[in-house]
Amino acid sequence: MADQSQPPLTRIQQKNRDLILEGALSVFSVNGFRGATIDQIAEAAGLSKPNVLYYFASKDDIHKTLLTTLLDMWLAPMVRIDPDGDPLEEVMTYVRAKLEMSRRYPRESRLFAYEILQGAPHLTEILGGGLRQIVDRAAAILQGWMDDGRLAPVEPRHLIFSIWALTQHYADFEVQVRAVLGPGHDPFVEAGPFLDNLYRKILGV
Amino acid sequence: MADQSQPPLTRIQQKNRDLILEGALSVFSVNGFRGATIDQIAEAAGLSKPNVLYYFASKDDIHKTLLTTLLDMWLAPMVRIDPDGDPLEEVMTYVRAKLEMSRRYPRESRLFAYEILQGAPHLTEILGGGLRQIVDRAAAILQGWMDDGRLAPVEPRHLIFSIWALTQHYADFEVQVRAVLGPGHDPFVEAGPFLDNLYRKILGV
DNA sequence: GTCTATAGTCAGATAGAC
DNA sequence: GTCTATCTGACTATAGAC
Repeated sequence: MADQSQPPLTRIQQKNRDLILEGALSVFSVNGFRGATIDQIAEAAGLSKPNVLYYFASKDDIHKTLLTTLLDMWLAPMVRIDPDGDPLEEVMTYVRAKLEMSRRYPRESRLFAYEILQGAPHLTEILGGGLRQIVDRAAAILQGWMDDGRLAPVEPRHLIFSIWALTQHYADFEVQVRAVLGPGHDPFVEAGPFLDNLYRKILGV
Repeated sequence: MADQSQPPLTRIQQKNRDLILEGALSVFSVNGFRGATIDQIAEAAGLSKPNVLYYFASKDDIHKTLLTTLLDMWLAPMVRIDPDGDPLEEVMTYVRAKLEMSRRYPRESRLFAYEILQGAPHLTEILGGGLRQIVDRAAAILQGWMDDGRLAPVEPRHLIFSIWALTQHYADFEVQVRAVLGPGHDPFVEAGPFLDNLYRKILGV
């Protein structure tokens, strides 16, 4: 998963790669992989098209690099669930972290949504491998808490799906949410207490 | 919203249009609008590419027709919420209907997901118009029940978002759900009692 | 390392025979 | 109504000058 002993990058190389990935994130997250063009990415990065392809072998290469780079950050909050912490507080902390990520990083959320919708062509091995292990660990912790009577019993994996679905919905379906709520509403601010109440009621003993 | 007094279609016209829309649904729901090609649609429909374009003016036309045709069906369960019914049962019926739609019509779910992700270029007026009215009506009914103490008080629109998010997640992110659960699980079967329990706990008085 | 120019490919849409 | 053939534009990727 880590660097395969790449030659070290010069400062300018690092900076341009970062510019390209940043621009590509904006473009891919709006139109998806097929909807994005290298021209748009180059424009967003402030570089010429051939120069983009000097740093990355292909459009596919950019996309794959983005996905794998961002996956760790995306899963970090779940890894931080502490088996020795207070059960309800650990879950609430995870929910809040996930909602905050949807608020701050909607582009990343949409990037992953596009990838999963398409059948996760670039992430298949990770879905059944690393991701599954991380979820298994979290599910085991939750199950232990439920067995000890410290959380109300629910299917732990579906509980996790519910957290993903409810928090990412505000990023992925933001247009719809805003259209329904109308002006003068901040979906993310309103979602905070709503989700807080929801998970306290489901998991409280 | 209804037919604009089109000339009547012959039986063969109707059949071919249906074939095209059925094939296009399969293609668009996998790859999104930009990822789909007319060739793929023609192949799925069992027709030649020019013949597809004989029945529809453009790829965009097919897509727009699909979306508007399916929107009514998609929103039907919410329209059926009955203000004179039993509050909790009305909500549970809606949740079950929505989950059943995700199970039976995952392609439709993904088609809408792609459209919203892209910023709903074909649905903007509907999102702020018809959809909003339907949601407003449902939210008013829910709010009334909460005011009468027949449902636990929660923000009604976010309650509706939660139902959309939780049920559609099983269709839109099906690959991920299956990868995490592993073989031998039926996500939709397991989701039924999970969501049942969840909404009873949130809304029970 | 970065650019201009362009090769090669693919997809949307049309023309015209049958 | 349906087909083959084709036009046109857009896009990825490369070649080669600087």
